[in-house]
Amino acid sequence: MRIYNTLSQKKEELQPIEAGKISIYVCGITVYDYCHLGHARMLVAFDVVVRYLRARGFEVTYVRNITDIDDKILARAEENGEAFTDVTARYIKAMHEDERALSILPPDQEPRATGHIDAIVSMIQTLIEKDFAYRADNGDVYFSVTHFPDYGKLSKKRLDELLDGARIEVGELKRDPRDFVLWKSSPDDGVGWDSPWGYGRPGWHIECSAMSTCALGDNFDIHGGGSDLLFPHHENEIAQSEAATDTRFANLWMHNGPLRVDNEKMSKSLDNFFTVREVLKQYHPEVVRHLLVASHYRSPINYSEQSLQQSIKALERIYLCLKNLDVKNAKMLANSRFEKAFNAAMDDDFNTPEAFGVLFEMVSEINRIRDTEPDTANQLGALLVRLGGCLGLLQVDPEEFLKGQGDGDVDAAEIDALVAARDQARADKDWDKADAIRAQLTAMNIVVEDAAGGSSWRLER
RNA sequence: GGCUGGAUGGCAGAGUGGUUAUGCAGCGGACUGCAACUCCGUGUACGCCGGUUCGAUUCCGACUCCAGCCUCCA
Repeated sequence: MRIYNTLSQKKEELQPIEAGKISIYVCGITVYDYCHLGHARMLVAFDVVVRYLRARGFEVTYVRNITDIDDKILARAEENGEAFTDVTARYIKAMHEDERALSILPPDQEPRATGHIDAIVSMIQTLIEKDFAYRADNGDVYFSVTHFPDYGKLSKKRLDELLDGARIEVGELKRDPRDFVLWKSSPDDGVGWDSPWGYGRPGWHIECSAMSTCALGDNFDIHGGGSDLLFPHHENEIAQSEAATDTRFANLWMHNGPLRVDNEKMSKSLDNFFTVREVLKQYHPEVVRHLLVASHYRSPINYSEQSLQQSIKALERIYLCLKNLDVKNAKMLANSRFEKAFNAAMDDDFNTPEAFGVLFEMVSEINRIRDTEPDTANQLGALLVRLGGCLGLLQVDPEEFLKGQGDGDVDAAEIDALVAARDQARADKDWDKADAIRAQLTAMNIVVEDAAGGSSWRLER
């Protein structure tokens, strides 16, 4: 297994701290709105990492946090005139719904910032004691960036260069403009917790340092997140954790690429985002997943109707192949060259596009031999479904995929009746009638396919 | 401006110092009452300019353009 490590900027052989076990911490979502496709991209990217590592026999502990205290959450609560905990509860529930819809496996642990205030306070305390942090006059606590010599090692930034762009705060609470906040003082009537430095709430970066350490210890295998978190968030996490523990933090840093719209990053701040639930109203979840997995996890993906259409076509090809197989009763193939090729692709930094290439080669092979070697075809089909499962795909019944989601947008009984009527007309060699019925079905977005054993139909998406 | 990554056929998207994925679309053929599905055949693409090399899309250097981060952001 080779994984590209952002820290060293090269692919590295995965060497678990504990043999056969992998611990992963991924920065999750700040819950103040519905998840958009950019969030889905991150969730799916690491879902694939976890699924594949498990498929390869690793015992994975997957931790993904929830940031449930933050300025934006408080602003949203203020806006709505509700408690911030109501805001977070609502969007956490929505996030879980979106995850289930996209077949994103739940993490083993899902720590929340508000549940780790003690750990956060104690880590800040340690940092102050070790002279990596200081309390400002108003009760804020800041991290002294210049006291941590390795600062910038992840994002390849140099402290003197950071100074150029750094803004000087008007109040001048920081000793150095590059310092970042660990603890923010809050007004007495605001949201906050008591601390040695006064009433307040944690800064964003320290939350992840504290939560990851609580869940996985000072040193763990993989830390992941979106590439937009590389600086300052992950850089600051390293500074805090390594300063506090004197131990190497994460061994490997993985960053997924952005999702773009019209060549710009999809984000809340640019207001160009599509929510997961919005997109799932129009597209089957596996179509959305395919779009997200068909490109390498580090590359940007451009979102468009056209790319979704291409994902539909790709999945249709596989499901049309699977439809004609008896996969359930097939014996699982061992040592297939396809499985080896699939694993080789995935072993190389989770090269999902190349892995897909293998899946499609299997489809071609199955279609070629189905009539002459049905047993082998069925076995390959079973393998195809199993390998697809590593990507979280090919897990629905082919009929279900091809005929729609069964959410009432097509009346299956009515279509079955029309198809049967057409079959009768064909048996009577009444081609005009048969074609008229097909035209009627086409108008309903239905494609009919004649086969030896009778006609079948599918939804034209 | 600094840092990081990228530029591949009509589109999407891997990869490789010489054998040049994969999906969609296209073209020719088979199958079909006609289609659809499927199969067979078919397209020699790698931003620009130099260099290294017997040979570079792949390695090195310059250039142009694009994106991300440098401020909250998956």
